[in-house]
Amino acid sequence: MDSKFKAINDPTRREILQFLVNGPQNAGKIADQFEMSKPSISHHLDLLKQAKLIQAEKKGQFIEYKLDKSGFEVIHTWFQSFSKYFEFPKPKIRIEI
Amino acid sequence: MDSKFKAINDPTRREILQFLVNGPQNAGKIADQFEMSKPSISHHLDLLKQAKLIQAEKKGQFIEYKLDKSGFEVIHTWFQSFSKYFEFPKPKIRIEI
DNA sequence: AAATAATTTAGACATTCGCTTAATTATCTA
DNA sequence: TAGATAATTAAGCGAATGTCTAAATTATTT
Repeated sequence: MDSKFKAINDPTRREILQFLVNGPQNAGKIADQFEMSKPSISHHLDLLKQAKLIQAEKKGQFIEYKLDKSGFEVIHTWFQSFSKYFEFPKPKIRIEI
Repeated sequence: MDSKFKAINDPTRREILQFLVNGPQNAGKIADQFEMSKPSISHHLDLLKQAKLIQAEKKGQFIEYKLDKSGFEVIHTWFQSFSKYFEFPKPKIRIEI
């Protein structure tokens, strides 16, 4: 629980998550997105992985990272606990018959 | 943006938010919930206020705090940006005719 | 006007965080 | 098998965070 909130606290880690919305990427490609040393990115990836917000899969000499639904669901559940206090804007839906 | 994620990173601050789901409370009552000095709680309240997750209203010699929808909406919007990647469990609804 | 109560501000200290460079592990290829 | 590439682990450093006690501020009561 703590690890997830800690993980999304950092702006670089949030950018990594956003980047992975477009699909899985290996560590090098992720690091290329940032003007920061690779070890730093590697560390950020590790924290995101511990928080179960991303998953790692080794593919040869590369390591591919992708978003992990399980971690996001925990955050979502926490967030939902405030819905009794106020409703959040819902996407518009239309039902036609 | 950063201030909101920072605010919800701390477990004490998350507990304060949960406590306020039951309705507005003054600083003293909030502090009573925790085995922590009042100045520390005051500081946590200040960070939550800066993040617009709570609002403060002075009532005589008391200060009443309540949840602030505006800050939560920003987090909600950020969270929504991941829904293109995976859907989160929705509350069950039934439409009858 | 002085005393009391609610809360914040200020200052100090230990811990955690994010970053860097250097060293290490694992894999691929000539 | 030697050399190159991908990525992590290790060590170290300044900045930020969370906590405390003590002092200051603001409002109420007597």
